[in-house]
Amino acid sequence: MNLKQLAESLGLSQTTVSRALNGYPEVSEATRQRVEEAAARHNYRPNLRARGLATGRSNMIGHVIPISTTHEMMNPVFSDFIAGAGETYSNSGYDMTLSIVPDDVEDKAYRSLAQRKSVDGIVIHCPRADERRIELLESLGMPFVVHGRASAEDRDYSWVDVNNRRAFARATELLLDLGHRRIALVNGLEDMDFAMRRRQGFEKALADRGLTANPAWIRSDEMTEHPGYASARAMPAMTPAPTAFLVSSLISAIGVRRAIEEAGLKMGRDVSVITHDDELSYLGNGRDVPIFTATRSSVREAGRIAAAMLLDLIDDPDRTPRHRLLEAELMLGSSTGPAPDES
Amino acid sequence: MNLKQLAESLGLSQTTVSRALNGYPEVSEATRQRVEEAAARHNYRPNLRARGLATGRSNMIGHVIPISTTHEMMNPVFSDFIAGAGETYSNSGYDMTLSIVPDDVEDKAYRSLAQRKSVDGIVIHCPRADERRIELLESLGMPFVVHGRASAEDRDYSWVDVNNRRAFARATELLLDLGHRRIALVNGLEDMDFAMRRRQGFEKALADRGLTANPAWIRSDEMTEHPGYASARAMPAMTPAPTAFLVSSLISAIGVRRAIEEAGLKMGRDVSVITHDDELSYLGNGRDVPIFTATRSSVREAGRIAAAMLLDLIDDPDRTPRHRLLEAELMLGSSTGPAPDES
DNA sequence: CCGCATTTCCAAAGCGCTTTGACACACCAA
DNA sequence: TTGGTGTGTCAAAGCGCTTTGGAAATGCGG
Repeated sequence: MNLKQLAESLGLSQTTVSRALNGYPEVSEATRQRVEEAAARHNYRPNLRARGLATGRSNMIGHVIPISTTHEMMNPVFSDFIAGAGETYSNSGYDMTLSIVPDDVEDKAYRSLAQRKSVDGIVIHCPRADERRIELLESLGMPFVVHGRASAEDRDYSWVDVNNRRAFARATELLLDLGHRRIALVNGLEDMDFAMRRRQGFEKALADRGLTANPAWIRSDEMTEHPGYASARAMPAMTPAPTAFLVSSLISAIGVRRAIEEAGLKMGRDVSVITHDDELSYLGNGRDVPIFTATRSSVREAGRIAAAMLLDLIDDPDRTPRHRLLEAELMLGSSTGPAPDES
Repeated sequence: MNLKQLAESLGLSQTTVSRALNGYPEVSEATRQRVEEAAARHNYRPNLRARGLATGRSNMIGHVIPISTTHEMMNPVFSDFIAGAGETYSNSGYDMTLSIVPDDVEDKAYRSLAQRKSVDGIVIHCPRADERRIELLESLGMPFVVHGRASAEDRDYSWVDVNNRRAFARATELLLDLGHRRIALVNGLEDMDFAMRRRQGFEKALADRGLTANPAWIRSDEMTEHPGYASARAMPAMTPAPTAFLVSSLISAIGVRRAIEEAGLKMGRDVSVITHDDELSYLGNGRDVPIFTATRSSVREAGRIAAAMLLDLIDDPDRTPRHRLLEAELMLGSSTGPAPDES
């Protein structure tokens, strides 16, 4: 059943039916009722492509998920982010299209999305320290929001981000307050902007107490279980060995814990661990008492916020950039304790 | 730049340009060259909506991800599945649209996808034991592939699935061969079809040796860390206590391991664990030697296969259903060993 | 009953593409 | 010359919707 048939069956013109359904005022309440009732009865739904062609808008938002060509890694954070974003979209009548692309041909994906007019806006995931996509989308005139920030970018753009620097600084301070002086950082890959910021927060907090980070205790790798394990396993053997670990993701932290336990040590007593926790829905950090002391920030909520921001931006003819900095909570769990005696 | 302008700039008709670009034979090689060169120069890309309207096809595949209304759980498997599927789509010029919907209004999402003609095909995720979506899509005339199977469904439909029954039967047999007689099952929610099948495999293997499962040792819950932990923590206290665990996901298994270690036991020596491993890209099961002995099957590969199957189905006017049963490998890791002496 | 504003509806023109049916032209056999 | 066969191109008709620019119908004060 299409609009034409529906109109005919009602003895009305397509115009009137279209207006009735879209809530325009030029149609009497009586006919609107009649039309709506008939539409429901015939289960009529407008063809989205036709509407899109006529209006010039697609009611679609594009998400481009880069897949690392070297590691074929799918960002685990992403599924919760889009769960949040998807929620917002469907509440506003938008749909989401996903492009999974190897990160060496990402540009093409954005270009194509913009030039074929398939989406009204785009969310940029995982900005890197040297980010080129912002400039690209700007030049294509496509509204966009970045999940995260790009330090190397000078122009103003819309973003939603966690205060990674502050979060990691606070976590570091907590460890220092507990007496730890030898703190290891198990970071994500530092070409990612957020990883850079986390390291900066870490180093800043140390510097504020007149300490400097020991390069041997800093690792930067994919944020998965194994690298976490491998980083932590290497360190107890060092002299001096770190007494605490600051870890970039819950998944890595699980690897760190495995290494600690394999070494016959007890987490929270012999070695302290603080991790960042994105509150992924499938990977809770314990139930009542957190397993890991953690800097916590819901990535799903970030998805909701980013989506709302983007829709806002699309409606705004001026496209004034918006920003939203989320603060991570510092949750005390059972993975931290006072630094062991040196004696 | 649209087709009309491109045609004008070349002094050709839209017809000819369109044909040249779409590889129709009715256009001379000379003009084709000329057109292609001009298209590249002007960076022309056809408007997808217009093309879709004209052809009646969208070149889009829909994925509907149900979110449990009670748990707000995002299926962790899903991100790797669509990474695989997305790969296949982009190789074939298709795009993917994602609908994240609460599972109590899923129907509406499918209806809307079909009636608004926004997609050419749909992938059904997480079939439940009592699955109604298959009938729905069939009635809507929408090509679809199911990732998994629905036991309660009589009609023939296309699916890609892992042989869950066989996988769990084999895992159970391995434990039996190692001398274990008291085996616990930490299963997913059993309204999911795959969880039911896993349990059946488990019970069948026991029955084949004249054993029956102890209901107290069977748990069925969300496949996340905490339920795994909680299930395993309760059991060592039982008399008799299970000596081995069969676990439905790597994430749950991590919880199981935590409980085992907290109890001061050693996995692989005091307690054996076998888990299913979907080979999620962000959660490897160790590197050289697997941490957990596991039934392994790549969900990403399943995504690739399902996508290819669906595209095939869309092209096939008869729509003869296809099936693909993947066998899981049984990988020996360090989480299994002979049953401890009873003496 | 007229004139004018308001309400209610409609015909038709697009949106940017594909595809049908026809036409012009060249070439060759009869 | 005629007719037949390809070959290369085009004009125009859609696809299903929105939206513009009226036009008809209605209401109302004078």
